[in-house]
Amino acid sequence: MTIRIVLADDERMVRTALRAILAAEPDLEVVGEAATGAEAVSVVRELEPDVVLMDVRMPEIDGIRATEQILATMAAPPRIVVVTTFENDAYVYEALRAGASGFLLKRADADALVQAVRLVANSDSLLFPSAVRALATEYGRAKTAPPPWVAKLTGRENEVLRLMAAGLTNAEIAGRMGVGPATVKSHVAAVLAKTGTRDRTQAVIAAYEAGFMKDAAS
Amino acid sequence: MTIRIVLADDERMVRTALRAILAAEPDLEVVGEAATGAEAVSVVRELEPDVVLMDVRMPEIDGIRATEQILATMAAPPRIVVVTTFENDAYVYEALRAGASGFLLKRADADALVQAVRLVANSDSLLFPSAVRALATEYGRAKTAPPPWVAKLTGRENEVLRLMAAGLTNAEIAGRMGVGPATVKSHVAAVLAKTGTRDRTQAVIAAYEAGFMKDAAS
DNA sequence: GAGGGGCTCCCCCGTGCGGCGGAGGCGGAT
DNA sequence: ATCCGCCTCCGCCGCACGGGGGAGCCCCTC
Repeated sequence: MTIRIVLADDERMVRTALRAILAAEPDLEVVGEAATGAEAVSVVRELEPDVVLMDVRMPEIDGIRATEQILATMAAPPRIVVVTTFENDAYVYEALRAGASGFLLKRADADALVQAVRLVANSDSLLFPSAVRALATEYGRAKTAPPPWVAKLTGRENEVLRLMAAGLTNAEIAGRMGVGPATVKSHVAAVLAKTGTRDRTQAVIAAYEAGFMKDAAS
Repeated sequence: MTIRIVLADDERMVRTALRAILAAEPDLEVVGEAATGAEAVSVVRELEPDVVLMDVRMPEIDGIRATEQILATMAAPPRIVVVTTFENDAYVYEALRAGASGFLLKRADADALVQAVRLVANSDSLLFPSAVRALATEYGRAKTAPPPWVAKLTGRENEVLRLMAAGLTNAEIAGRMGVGPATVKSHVAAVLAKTGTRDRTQAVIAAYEAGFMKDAAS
């Protein structure tokens, strides 16, 4: 019984390359292709393949959304393998959380590719069990629920909050930003209002809980 | 060229079962076994296999330590696949962080097992790239570097810090703990001293950075 | 029995902080 | 031309906070 595969990637060259590699294997068959996320969803729904090789970065609907939709709407969804160029692509975590069975890099060699496809095709409790999903979920917990107030902060307020969360006093922040202490106080007041907190400590907590500090790492 | 494998598991039955499965494949060869972590290290060092199937839970030295030692001391270390019974085993994260190339469940079927072995044997940039390692590292960051001061906090100080990090004022903390405000001030002062911070905000930051807030979740 | 650490509480003092209200300049949107 | 949002700053006020002391209590260890 051959493994039926659908390729979803916005670049034709990538699809062609993948198809060429997979065609060389007698037990693998590429039954369809898609160039956008939306197309991927409909194609997969129609063809019901065993495995989908899904690019994360695609126009209209990205690979994560497409993955979600496929898994949510199909009775017997295929295994979805996310394809990416950069191994630290943040989207990869999102994709795993969305339910992807695995991911692989575009620079992977042909041999590894076909083995990966075979592997995910007939194993659901193997290399990517829910443990990895839990890992990804844990990792991006903050990102999943980016509190509404984050977007409402102005540039200056954003800076101020970051410095607050670095443990600086208003005076220090003023010095660091090259403005007067009174200005900082204004910004702080605005931050407190927008975050719905009453003092700088609570604001800092909110910042951490919101994953606001994830970028600058520690 | 055959793939040379070493099995490390404290249960003989598991080793036998794995050996039986792998022996059926012409391209796979089990060249050695080990029943403890220490034994695994020496056996692997001597035989220089391509792949090691390593149980996480073993007497003396566990699979994580063994993995670390193997990767740290060998010039051309083998790929190490961690074997576990429970997919949410916390040790799995540790193992990935230690440098394991992947993990698989004991209830995995034979087919998946051999494919997994083949996969890790000849691919280093595929299913378990550094991204997963980064994920695991990120996940257990707090566990890896539990700042020295955490242990030095007394019971009360611990409680106080948690409440501080929940955004409470000294008065509120006093009420919550059923003591006087002056007492709370004392504890706060102690916390600031032990954490090396100058105000409650910095203390809260330290608490978050230390993963002090991981338990109560958000 | 003497010491030490943890928990409890007290005083005083200075100040960083946050609330309140106001003001001027500057840019984009209508 | 007008408005509105953002950034900049001012004064005044009250309080929570943190520093520096000290004190009594309990329990455990030495």
